[in-house]
Amino acid sequence: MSRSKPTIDDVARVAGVSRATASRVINNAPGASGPLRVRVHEAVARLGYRPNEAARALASGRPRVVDVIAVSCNLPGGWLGSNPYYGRVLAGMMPLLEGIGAQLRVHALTHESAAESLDEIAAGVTLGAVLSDITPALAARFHRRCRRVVSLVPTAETVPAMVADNIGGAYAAITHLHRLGRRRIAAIHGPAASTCAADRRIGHLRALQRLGAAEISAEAAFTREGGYDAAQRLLAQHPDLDAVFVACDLMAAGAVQALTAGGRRVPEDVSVIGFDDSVAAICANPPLTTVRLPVEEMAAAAVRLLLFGDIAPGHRQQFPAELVLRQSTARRDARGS
Amino acid sequence: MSRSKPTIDDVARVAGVSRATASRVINNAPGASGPLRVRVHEAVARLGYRPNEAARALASGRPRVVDVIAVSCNLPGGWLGSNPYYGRVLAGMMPLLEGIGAQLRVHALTHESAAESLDEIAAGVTLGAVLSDITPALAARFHRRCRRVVSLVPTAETVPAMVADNIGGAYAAITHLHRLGRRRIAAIHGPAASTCAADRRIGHLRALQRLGAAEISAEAAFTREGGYDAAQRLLAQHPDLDAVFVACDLMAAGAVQALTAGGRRVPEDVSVIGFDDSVAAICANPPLTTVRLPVEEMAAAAVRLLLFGDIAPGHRQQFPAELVLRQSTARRDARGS
DNA sequence: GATACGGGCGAGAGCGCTCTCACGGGAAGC
DNA sequence: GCTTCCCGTGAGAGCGCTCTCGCCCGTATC
Repeated sequence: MSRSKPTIDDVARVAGVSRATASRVINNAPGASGPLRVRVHEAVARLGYRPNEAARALASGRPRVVDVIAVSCNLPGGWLGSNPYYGRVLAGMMPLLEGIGAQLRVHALTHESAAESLDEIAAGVTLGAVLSDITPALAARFHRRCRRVVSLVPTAETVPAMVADNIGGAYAAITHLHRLGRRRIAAIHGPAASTCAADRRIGHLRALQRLGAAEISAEAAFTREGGYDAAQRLLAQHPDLDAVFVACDLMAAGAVQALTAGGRRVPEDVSVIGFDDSVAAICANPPLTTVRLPVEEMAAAAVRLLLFGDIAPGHRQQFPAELVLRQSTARRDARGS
Repeated sequence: MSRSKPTIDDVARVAGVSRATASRVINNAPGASGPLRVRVHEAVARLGYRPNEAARALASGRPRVVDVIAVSCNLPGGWLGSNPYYGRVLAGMMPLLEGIGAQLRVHALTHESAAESLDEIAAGVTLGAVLSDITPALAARFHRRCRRVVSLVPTAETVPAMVADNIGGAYAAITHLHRLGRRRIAAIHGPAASTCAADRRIGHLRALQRLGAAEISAEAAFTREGGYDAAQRLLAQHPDLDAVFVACDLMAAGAVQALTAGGRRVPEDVSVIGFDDSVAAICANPPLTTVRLPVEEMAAAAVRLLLFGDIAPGHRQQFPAELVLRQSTARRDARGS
């Protein structure tokens, strides 16, 4: 009647088998069978035994932890608190991990400490890491030290990645605005250092080229304030703009506020399309039409690859972007009064 | 020139000391001194040695992981992805943990699996757990199995907690609306099962009583849709309402949309105050006046208690709520046009 | 009936680290 | 000069688990 937690030896003793057999049963490994399995399971239940993860990790060399790493590109204030995108990443991974009893470790790094912390994580025991917002150089460095890694953003070529079709999403957004009859389409892009932002810009430019339209754009940080200020600037320079494509919902929400403050009605006077389909999109008023990336699925796919897959350098899997229509691009004739 | 990771034995050999001394130096423990410290540090640097966390945890029985647990009360879709509040919790904890090399494990549980998963976590090795959205019964159960736990919501009395002044915050919000001249103040509350929601309602009722005003309120889930629908209902029943206090920004954003759709101008016709000061508050249009809880500080305090403190059952620390003024309650006379 | 084979099971050796304890030598006390 | 003490150091015993290896016994093969 010891007070301390039962160990596998206790289980083995109670079940009347060897520790090895107990281990086999507990891990569902072959080589133990029939009545013994039952006895071990009974003992586990009776003692309330729970395997010690640290011991498992140490003995097997195979940990059950997945790391999620984000290096704030332009949000020194800490990305987690300010961008709802990351919540979707975690939410997407959770069910899979829960399912196999693996755990999720979160790392939010700033640029200053990133390199060192990344080395630390790479050197540690991990099932693998999912990189979220990170520069190609850092991603490549991490990949060199730890092969079990998947990026959720387009990054250095060698690093395996689940990439969303940012280019196609932006292209579809611009095309949609054009189809609505908009001819003075402005864009607010994210910081050029972000690979996502860069891809969204490419899609934007391609669409413009195809449509034979001129570029009107501004660059801003991925924050509401960034979007607000950029929209104000655009409005000052191009008072006749009738649509804004914004590379992130958070910025788009700010842009809508700036447009409203500038006396424009959304969507009657100006159509707005955001990007990400985050909580910011549904909280904006009016709710934002946005480009939805299957973030949860991408995160889940990353975990699946990490856990069960064969991670080849340069592995890439693309996910489609989808335009989610909400009021910020509602047709003028579809609005009452 | 082994290919595998250096161990502490390698460090000891290179430094010409015993493993024990190497361990002492690496852990900054007393009992090793002078030149030996230098030699060990040199060896560590030369080999690129990183301690194996699993082995450390096993040998010392003292893990370096803090668990964050949230049980979605009314958001079966997974809270993480949909409520920006949690991002702030994680962001608040991160710097402290990074500082001492501890890690953050995230658990998002659903009600069905909560009990079992909680037992699992309680039985595992952890520096302690921070409970976020959880019912008192589950919190108490967890606390019984694992003393190192701090809740971020008011919960069972025995469970140590960092609690925000939800009552005072709601009271201040209602009082502020009244001071603005609003006399038909409605409220949208969260689900009664949530202790936070309950406290906010208490503050609301207290203020009403003090002001001699009648209660107009509705209950909804902590989602945008919940807020939207509740606002619509309130508007139908009380077309003359001139203010709405909403127990969560996400709901408040929905409420603003419903008010706008119902032909009301915010803040000219109806003042709106949200709760939490989350990203939803700044993304709403107009941006929401809201009750800010020092979530980051609370989370940090919880971690500090877990790491360094003396956790007595029933320990409680209260944090003030602060009204953040934004446009959704701007004075009518302060608006142009 | 003797030999070969195979699958179930147990013994035991680590995984990399922490921590206790015993030892040795130098400083302090008489 | 001897004892006492203490501090710095090293040896070694685990922490709880996984996994390899070899034993044993039951079945198949001739």
